[in-house]
Amino acid sequence: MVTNRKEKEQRREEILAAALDRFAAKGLHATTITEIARTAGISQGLLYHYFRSKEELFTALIGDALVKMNQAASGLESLPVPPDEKIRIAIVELLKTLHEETFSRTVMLIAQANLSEGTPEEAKEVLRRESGEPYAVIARIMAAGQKEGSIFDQESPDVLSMLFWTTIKGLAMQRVTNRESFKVPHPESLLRLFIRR
Amino acid sequence: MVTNRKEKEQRREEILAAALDRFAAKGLHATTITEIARTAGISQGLLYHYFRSKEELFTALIGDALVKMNQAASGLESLPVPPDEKIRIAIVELLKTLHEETFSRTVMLIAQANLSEGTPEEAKEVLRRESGEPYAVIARIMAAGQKEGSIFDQESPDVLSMLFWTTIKGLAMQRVTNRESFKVPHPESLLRLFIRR
DNA sequence: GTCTATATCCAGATAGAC
DNA sequence: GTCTATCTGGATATAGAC
Repeated sequence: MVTNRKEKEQRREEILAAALDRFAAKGLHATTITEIARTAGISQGLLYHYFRSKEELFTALIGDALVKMNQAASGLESLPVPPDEKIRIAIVELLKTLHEETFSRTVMLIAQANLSEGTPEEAKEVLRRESGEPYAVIARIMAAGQKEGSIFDQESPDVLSMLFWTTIKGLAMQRVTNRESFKVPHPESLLRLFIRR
Repeated sequence: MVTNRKEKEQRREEILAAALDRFAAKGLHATTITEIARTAGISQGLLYHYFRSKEELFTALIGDALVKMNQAASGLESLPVPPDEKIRIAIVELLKTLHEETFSRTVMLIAQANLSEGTPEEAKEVLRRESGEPYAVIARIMAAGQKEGSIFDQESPDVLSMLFWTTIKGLAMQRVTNRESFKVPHPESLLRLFIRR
């Protein structure tokens, strides 16, 4: 039973975790409220005590995910190291987190949400507002690296940033859909895309 | 009105194209039969004259897509050029087809179907049977290239093949979700991942 | 706060007229 | 072959007991 405020908050988190699990596996529309409730170990009716609708649940998850991504991105940008080293660190860290179930699921969730049609309007709104930053951060780092000569310069910073993120996204999807057989590449292999040699 | 056999076949194709359009944009479950019918310009009831169910439609699309992919893959393998050149050609061609709406949609469709939960069982069956080949083809080419020294050899052929396809998949998704702003990278940029230098 | 039972709605699928 | 009208099932959301 959940009575005080802290426990209520915790139950909310449990529901969110269950929802992330199911949404990442099946997508928004294929996932039923009943299934989320079952995963969270509660009755279907109770879920409505914590969230008004399935869409609100989805939107909350998207919001959380983007906040975390933006924090990570701005943390990266403020590191006191040269641009190419920032990219190296970013790749190392992202490949590490690929092992964590939660991270891969979050990437999937955002990827799905970006298939804008069929995504709740409020979720799209959040995406529009917040999702540009990680791209912009990497693009700025790439630009700085090109200026000082450490980053590959036959491609614009924008395109490099897009390549960076699409590669990570592709790997995360692979990770989610092929849990058993998935092998993480070495950071150095991916770095070859961006570092000038 | 559709009377003879050829016209019937054509109408089937129209419905398949409409379904691919909608499934790629919204996914299997978020897409309604009504919507597909409207996109194809026919009534909802008529669709059942051509396909038994939404799932059959989906499975047919997956089947078509995999057949085409496998044809392309085996065509690539039999080209009379060295391995690194095969990879080059594959990248050039794939980046070209990225411009075609249909190709990107097809990639999306397969990516979605791979989120196995929520995918119809027959579609999963087809995927299991047929989807390994493109990976295997690229892995074999990578292995041959490593043997003769033209391909990057600090990563196994399997991982290189996975990197190859996840990169393409990531770009296709980007293409579908950001039609307006999407810029295709130069083939040489991607080649850097695989070619030994 | 939590559950069970139920109302409501909507999409998939069918039937039948033309 | 094609359409409109209808049946049916399942999922969201609500109501009400505990």
